[in-house]
Amino acid sequence: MYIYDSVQKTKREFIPQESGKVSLYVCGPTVYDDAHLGHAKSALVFDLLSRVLKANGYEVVYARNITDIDDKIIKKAQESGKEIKEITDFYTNAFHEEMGKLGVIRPTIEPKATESLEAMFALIQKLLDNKHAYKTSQGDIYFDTSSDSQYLKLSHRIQDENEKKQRVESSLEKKNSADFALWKSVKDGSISFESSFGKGRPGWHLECSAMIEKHLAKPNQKFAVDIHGGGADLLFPHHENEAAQTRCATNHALAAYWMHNGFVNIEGEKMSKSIGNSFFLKDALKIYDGEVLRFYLLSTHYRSNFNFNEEDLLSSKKRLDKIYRLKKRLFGLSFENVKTSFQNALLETLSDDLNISASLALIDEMISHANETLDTAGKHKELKHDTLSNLAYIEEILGFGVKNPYKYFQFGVDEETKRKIDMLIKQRDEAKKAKDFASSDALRNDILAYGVNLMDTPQGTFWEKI
RNA sequence: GGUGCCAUCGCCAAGUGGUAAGGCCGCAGCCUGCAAAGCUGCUAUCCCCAGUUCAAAUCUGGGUGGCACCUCCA
Repeated sequence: MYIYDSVQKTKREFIPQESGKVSLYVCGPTVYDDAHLGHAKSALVFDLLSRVLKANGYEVVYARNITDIDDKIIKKAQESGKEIKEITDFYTNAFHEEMGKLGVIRPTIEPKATESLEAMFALIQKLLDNKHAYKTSQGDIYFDTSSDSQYLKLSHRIQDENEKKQRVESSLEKKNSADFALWKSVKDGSISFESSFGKGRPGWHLECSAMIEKHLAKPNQKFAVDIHGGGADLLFPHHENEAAQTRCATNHALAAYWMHNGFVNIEGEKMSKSIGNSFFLKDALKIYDGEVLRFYLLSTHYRSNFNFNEEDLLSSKKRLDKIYRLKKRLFGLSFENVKTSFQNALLETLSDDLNISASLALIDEMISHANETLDTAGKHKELKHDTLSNLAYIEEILGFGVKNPYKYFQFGVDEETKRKIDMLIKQRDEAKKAKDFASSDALRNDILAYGVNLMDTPQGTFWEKI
């Protein structure tokens, strides 16, 4: 398996620290608002990674955190008069429900910040003890970036001297402009936690380092985790700071491989909370089947920026439709699961830094070949076993084609409309039997008015929502 | 301003030194009562200029045009 390491900026062969086992940590959501398409992209990319690692025979421990301590959550609580937990539980549940619709498998562990406070305190104490952190007169604790010779090596940055001065002047208690808070002291009555450093709240960057130490790091290993992932925007400052904390507080580096997924733009514009053009996943799921979104969001290489627009989504949906049509052709047949060269080839392309485009090309070719053979030699038994095994493999490794193929094509059609369509199809069948093609074509047009396509097959007439 | 990424057919998009995958759209044909679906066939020399090389979309230099990060953000 090969992975592009965004810190070394090169594709590297993946070799885990412990043979056969992989630890993967991905920065998860801060649960103060609905998930948008960017959260979906990140979750999907690392879901795919975890599946591909498993398909390669690795035992994967995948941790994705839930940030449930954050100033924005507190602000929302104060504005709405709700309890913190009420808000974080609500958005955590919504996140899980929506990701479930995308076919994202739950990670092995989903640690919460509120459950990891002791681990954070321990890290802060270590950093204070070994002089990598300092306390201000206000009771805040900062990481001293000048104490870490490796700082900025991760994100390949150069400290701007002018900027450095300006920032330090504006915040006199910070030793260096880049110093970041490990602990924010809370003086007023707002939400805070008790610690040996007084009342306060932990800094955001600390959370991931602490959770990794608590759940994934093993003694005497060079790296706390094998792979650390997240959105491209997290490389700096978030990951830089995480890495600094971990290497200064412990005897290991944070991650052996770093993976960053590209951004999702909407109609060419950056999706941003400040611009207010976020496309929420819950809204997208009202319009499109979750699996259509999964397929579309995964259809481009994970490192590229992704421009979300309806036209591309629909053309990508047609590709997924082909998987389902083939599935429909072989629906209900039992089969022996066999290993095919297609499956080996698919795993190989996916194992090359998740080369999804090459993988989809293989799938399209497999489908064409299967359809062609079914057209000409419909009772080819071996082909059916192979094809059904291939489809099952695609389901397992990519999560495409997991639904009932008939239900898939009925997305967004209510029960009453379905009954009407079925009734019209019956009438049309009768007209067809009577060779009354004028009536049958008229009925087909009536059905088309529901946005539904008909297809006559030897097994009967089926319909698909367009 | 600093740092970095990218530029391949109408659209989406692989390929990163050996002579351009795949999908969508379009056209022609097979199949069909007609369709739909499916199948077959057809459609690019890779932003521009210069260089390295037997050989470049792929490497180097310059240019042009996009984009990202540098502030919370997946």
